[in-house]
Amino acid sequence: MTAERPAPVSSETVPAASAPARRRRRDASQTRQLLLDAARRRFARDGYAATTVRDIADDAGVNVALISRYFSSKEGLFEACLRAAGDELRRTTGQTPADQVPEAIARHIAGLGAAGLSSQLALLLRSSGDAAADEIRRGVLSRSSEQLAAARGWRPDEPGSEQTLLRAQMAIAAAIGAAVLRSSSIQLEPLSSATEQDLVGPLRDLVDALLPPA
Amino acid sequence: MTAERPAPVSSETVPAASAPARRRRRDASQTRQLLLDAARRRFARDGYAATTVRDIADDAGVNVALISRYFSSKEGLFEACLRAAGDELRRTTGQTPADQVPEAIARHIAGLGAAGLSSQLALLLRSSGDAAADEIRRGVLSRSSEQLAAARGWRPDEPGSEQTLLRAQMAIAAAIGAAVLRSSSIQLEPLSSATEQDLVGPLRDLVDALLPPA
DNA sequence: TGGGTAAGTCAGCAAGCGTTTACATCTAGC
DNA sequence: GCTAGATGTAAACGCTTGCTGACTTACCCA
Repeated sequence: MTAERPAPVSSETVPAASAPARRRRRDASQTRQLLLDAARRRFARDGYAATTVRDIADDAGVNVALISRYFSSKEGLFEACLRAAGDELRRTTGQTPADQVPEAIARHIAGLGAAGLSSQLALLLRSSGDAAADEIRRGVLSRSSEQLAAARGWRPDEPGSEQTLLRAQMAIAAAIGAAVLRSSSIQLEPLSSATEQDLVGPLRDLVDALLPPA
Repeated sequence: MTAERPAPVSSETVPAASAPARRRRRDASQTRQLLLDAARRRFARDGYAATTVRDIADDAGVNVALISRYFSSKEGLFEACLRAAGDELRRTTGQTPADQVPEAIARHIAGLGAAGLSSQLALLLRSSGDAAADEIRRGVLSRSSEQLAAARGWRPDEPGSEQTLLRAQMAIAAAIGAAVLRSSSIQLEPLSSATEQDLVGPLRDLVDALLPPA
């Protein structure tokens, strides 16, 4: 094996949003991000147990041992993915006006390409069997459902608050279920190839029925 | 060691791991059924890859090698589980009157105990990565959504048939998503501990909104 | 311009996986 | 009661897994 010296610049994907300028050939934070992106896609699509660390490392174009270095373990990488998905979810859905909730959900389900948002949703149904990861996911789901309910006028101390929260969680369940049914391993038609525009109508009816606008 | 004579009861229900059922000491069809039941629970709860054949065999109280004998492989056992779930699903939802669809879904999600129906639903989101299994599941899901749509007046050749089917699949997605969010690895509250009665109201609103009754 | 260290590489281990093989034991039919 | 085949058992096999430790390479700064 001759150690070639051609610029291993490879595909140079993920210009990201932060440092689009020249990329250092050795950049820990970028490597971390490459691993996170690859892992999120794999975990969301294939589940935790079916994904191997070698798969992830190959997708990221990075050595396997770096997963242990940066995330301690496969579990640690999974937890980092959950945290990242939670952050991003909270950021993108945080200030959704009450009347645009169905559109926001439709956008999430339809995703923005293969690397898109829908893999965040699918990730939330994947379990690693680890208690710490389960706790993170439960937190993300709880906050999301509370956020959705709040966007439709819910307040924690109102009477019947529990029922409203239950209804919000049914809506979340629908969104996540749809994301998984659309995913590559199932691809249920016509749901799988439905566009954002196709989804927004049914979703508006669904959300309005579960959480009537004020 | 009991010296009881094995009564010729071939269609004996599964002894719940403790019931001293009167069974033949060696009964292939019963062993098959024990494996199927144990496998369905494991696959539904933990997913395909996270479930080991030794887990299943231990749950069933049966030797590991018998999985290969009766189902060829772990894949074969998984496919048999999917087929069984599909059959049972079609049988129990086949003659649901149009106006009792939400109740039927609520009953499925709430399940009948831990070994209940909801594990069938959760199973439908689990993938083995095998193409044959994916095809079976896609068939079950397609038939289920068509059955649901048909119960609400859908006909395949009508105009707008595709949109109605999409809406039925959104309802299926909600049901399956809720079943998984309730499952032991996630247990999202208050959804997780909601009873059949708690679920039927939201589900009626959801189904009526997606598939308006005629 | 060197040297210290961060970043990345490589080969391999121990454990667990699905599966198979060779064998033991039970059951049914004569 | 005997025997052939059905049923169940035990012990591996070959392979993949997550992870590690010793190593090399690139980068930054004095």
